Amino acid sequence: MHYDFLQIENKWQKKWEENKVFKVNYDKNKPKYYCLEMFPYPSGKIHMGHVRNYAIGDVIARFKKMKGFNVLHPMGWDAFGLPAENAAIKNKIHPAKWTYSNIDYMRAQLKQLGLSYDWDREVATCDPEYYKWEQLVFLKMYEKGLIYRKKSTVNWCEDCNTVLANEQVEDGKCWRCSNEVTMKEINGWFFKITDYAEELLEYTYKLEGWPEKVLTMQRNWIGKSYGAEIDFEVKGFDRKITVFTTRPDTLFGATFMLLAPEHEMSKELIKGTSYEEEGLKFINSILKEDKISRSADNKEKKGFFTGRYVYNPLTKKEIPVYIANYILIDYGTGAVMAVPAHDQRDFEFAKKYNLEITVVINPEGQELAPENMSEAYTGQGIMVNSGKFNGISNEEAKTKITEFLEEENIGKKTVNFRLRDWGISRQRYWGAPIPVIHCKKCGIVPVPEKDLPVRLPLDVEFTGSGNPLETSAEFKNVKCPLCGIDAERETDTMDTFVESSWYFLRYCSPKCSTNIFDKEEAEYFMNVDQYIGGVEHAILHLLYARFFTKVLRDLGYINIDEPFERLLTQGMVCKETYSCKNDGWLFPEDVDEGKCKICGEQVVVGRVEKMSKSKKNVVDPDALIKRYGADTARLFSLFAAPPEKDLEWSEQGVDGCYRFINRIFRLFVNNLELIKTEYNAEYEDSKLAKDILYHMHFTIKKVTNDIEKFQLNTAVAAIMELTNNLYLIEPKLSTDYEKQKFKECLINMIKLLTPFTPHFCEELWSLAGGKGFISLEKWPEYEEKYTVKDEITLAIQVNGKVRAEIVMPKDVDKETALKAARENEKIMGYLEGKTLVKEIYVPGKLISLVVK
RNA sequence: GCCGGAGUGGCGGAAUUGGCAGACGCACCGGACUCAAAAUCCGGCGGGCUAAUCACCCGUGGGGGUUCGAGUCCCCCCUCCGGCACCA
Repeated sequence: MHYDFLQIENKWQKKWEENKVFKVNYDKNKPKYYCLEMFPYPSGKIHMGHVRNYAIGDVIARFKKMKGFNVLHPMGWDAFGLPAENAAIKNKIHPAKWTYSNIDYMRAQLKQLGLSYDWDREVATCDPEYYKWEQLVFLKMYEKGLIYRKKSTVNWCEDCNTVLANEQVEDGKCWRCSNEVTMKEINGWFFKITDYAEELLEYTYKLEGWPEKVLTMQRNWIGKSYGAEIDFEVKGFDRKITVFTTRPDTLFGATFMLLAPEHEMSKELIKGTSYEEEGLKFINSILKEDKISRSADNKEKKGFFTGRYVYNPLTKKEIPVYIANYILIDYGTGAVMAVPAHDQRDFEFAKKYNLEITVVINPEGQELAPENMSEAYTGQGIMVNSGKFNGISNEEAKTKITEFLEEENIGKKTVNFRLRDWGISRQRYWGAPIPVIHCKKCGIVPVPEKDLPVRLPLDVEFTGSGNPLETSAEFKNVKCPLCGIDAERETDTMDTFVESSWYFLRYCSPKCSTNIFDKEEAEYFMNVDQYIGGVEHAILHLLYARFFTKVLRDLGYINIDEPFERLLTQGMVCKETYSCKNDGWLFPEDVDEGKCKICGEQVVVGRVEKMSKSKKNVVDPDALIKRYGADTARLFSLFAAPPEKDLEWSEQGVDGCYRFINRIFRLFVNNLELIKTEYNAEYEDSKLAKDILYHMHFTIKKVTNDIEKFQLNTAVAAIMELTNNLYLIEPKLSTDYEKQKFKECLINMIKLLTPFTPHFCEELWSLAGGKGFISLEKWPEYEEKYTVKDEITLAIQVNGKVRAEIVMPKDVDKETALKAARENEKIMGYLEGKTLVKEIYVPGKLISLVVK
C-alpha cells in the first residue's frame, strides 16, 4: 500500500493558499522570527541546490511557527542580470519577458515543494517599483559623498561585454563565463565601501551566529594591515614619493625603491630624459598584459631603472628608483621601499639587478652577512646598521622609528586596507539605471527625486555589441534638470549585487509606496534571525549586504548595524558523473545497467562532484517530484547529510526515505480505528505504557533540540527510530491506557515530522480527525521525567575495559551501584587476587574499577 | 606560502561536559508471507580468532602523550577539500 502523494500534495498546497495559512502581518505584540533563504536568479528552472536550500529554510520557518513565533518567511527574485540579456540577443525575446516567464515557472516549482512562504511579499528586483528605491538611495548616497565617478583601469570581460568588480574576477577569469579578463580604461561609478572597512571588519568579531570560515574569508578580503607611510624625496626633482610599508623597522635597509607601472611618477620621472623611450616601452609592455599572466604564480620579476634616485630619509643615501612589474597600483600607494635583506621578493630583485643588500635585523645570537644569504630573513631579531635604533628588538623599532618619522615630519603611522571601493557601473541594459544626467554646462546632475524611477526603455536593440541603452534615443536624450539644455542620461546600470544588498529589508513591507520600506515594520522584523544560502556568497553578497545596511542606517532609514543574526552556509549537492567514449558526459537517465542508452558503450563512472549542467550529473526536481513527491524530495535532502556539509545524491537513499514515509502511512492507516477512538483511561503503571511514554518524550526532546541546533539529519533519524519502536510496540497493545498513549504518540510524531514532510502530515492529521491545519498546531512539549528510563544499564569497566553490564534503578546511589559491580560474578573474576585501588561512578553511565 | 575545515564499517553519516564507537539510512545476508516474484514484516550485519550469535584480542588517517577511561584533550606528522595569494 502506497500513499497517493500527487493527489495529497496538490490538495494541501491549494488549501494552504486558499486559507492564507502562511500569511504574516506586522504585529508588535507577537514575538517575531525572520527566516530567510537567498533568493534565486530566475534562470529558468530550479535545481537541486535550491531544493536543498529551501527545504532547510522551510523546516526552520515551520518549526518556529509551530513554536508560536510570528514568522516572516519570504521569497522573491534576483531578477536583473546578464543571462536575460544574452537570451534577448540569441532568441530576440525581451529580457523582461524572458525573466517574468521564468519567474512564473519557478514560482510554480517552489509551490510544488510546499514551502511555507508568504507569497504576498514576493518581490522581483527588475520591477521599477523595486528599483526606484535603489535609485533614491543612490541619490542620497551621492549627496552624502558615498559615491563618486572616476576613470580607472577596470577588469573587462570581452564575452560579457562589461566591467567586472574585483570580486567578480576568479583566477583572472570572469566569474560568470570564465572568459579571460582584460584591462580597460573606463569611466565608472564607485561606492565608497572603504569608508566602512573598519566597521565591517570590527563587526566580524561580533557576528557570533556566523560560521568562522565565512568571517575569516571576509577578514582576509578586507585585509587590514598596520604600518607607516613614508615620504622619499627625489634627487634633483621637486617631488616626493610616498610609500606604504608594514615594516618601518627595516627602513635603514631600504636600498632601492619600486614603482608600479601605473604609478603617476613612473612616467613623470623619465619624462624628457634618455630613459624615456625605453621606459615607456617597458611600462606599456606590462600594462598590456592581462590580469592572469601578470599575476601568474611564479612570474619573473622584471624592473626598469628610471635613472632617478631618491634619498633614504634615515640613511640619507641616494637609492635608485625602478619601475617593477610586481608592484600593485591599487594596494598601498603603488610605491614600495625595497628592503632586499628582509623581503624575499626584493631579495630576488636585488640579486637579479645586482643591487645593494643591507642587513638591519639579526636573528637572536646570529650575524647575517649579505654575501652569504640565499634568501631574505623575514623573522624577528635585533636591530643593526640602524643608527640610534641599534640593539633594540625590531618589534620595538617599528614603533620607535615610526614615532621618529612623525617627529621629523617625513612619515606617519597608517592603517591600510586591501578592500577597494565597489565599482558598480555595468555597461548593460538589464539592470537598474543609474539616476544621473550629464550636462555640458552643469556637469553631473542627479535626476530629481520626483522623476524616479528612471525606467528602462523599450525601444532598444539587442545586437550583442556595446551597451543597448546607448541605442535608445528616448532614454538617452533628456533636458538638463538644472539649466534645461540638451543633455545625456547616464547609460550605465548598476551591478546586480546592489539589488540583493537590501531585498531582505524590502520584504518587511514589500508594498510600501512611500519609502524604500516602512521603518517601523522593518525594525520589528529585522534582523534576519536565520539566513541560509550557499557559501559561494561568503564574500561578495554578504559583504555588500552588510555594507548597504550600514549605509541605510547612516542615511537614517533604519536603526540596525548588521542585517543577519545567524548564517548557515549549506553544502553543495553532488553526484557521481557518467560518461562514455562516444557521447561524452551522460545524464543519469541515459545510463542503463552500466551501458550508454545512446550507443550501447560501457559507461565510465566518474568521481562525485557538484551537480552541474555541463557534466550532466544532475537530477531534475520536476522529475523527482513526479516520481516520489515533494515530501520525499525534501526529506532526503534533509536526511542524507548535515545541512552545512556537501550532500551526495543517491537514488537508493531517496527510495529509503520514500519507504519510511510509507511505513508511517501504513502504521497510521492500520491503526485508524484506534486513532479515532476517544479514550479516557486512568493512569496505569504498565511496562508497555511507560515504554511508550519514554519513547514519545525522548523523541520530542531529541527532535526539538536537534532542529534548534540545525542537526536536521539526526532529527529525522530520531523519528525513524521512533517509528521502528512503534512498530514493535503495536502488536503488544492491550489496555485502553496503552492505546491512548500510543495514539498520543502517533499524533505527536506527525507533528514532529510536519516541518519536514508537511503535505503528508496534513493528510494524516485530517485522517485522524484533526481540525484545521497541522501546520498551525502547537509544537509538542516533553516532560523531562519521561525522557529517562526507569532502569538504566551501567557498564562496568576494569582497568578501562568494559567487562560487564548491570541493570539498576535510574536513581541508584553510588555505593549501591559499586557494591553491585564488585559482587558481579564476572567482575569478581577480574578482581580476584588483585587490589582495588580506585572506584569511579559516572551516574547513569558506568562504573570504573582500577585494580593492581 | 598563508588562513580555515575535515579524515570514523562496503557507502552516506551518529556519538552532552572525555564515559559501552558505529544511532538512523543505504547496500548485503537470513527468515516469515506467497504457487512464485515484487511489496511488506521480523532478524543479522567493523575486523580477527572460533564449531559458536561463549570468551578473548584489534579497531575512529599515522606516531607519541595526559587520564581509571580518548573519535573527543595536548604535541609531532600524513592526506584531502575550501578560500586567499607577488598585499610591500
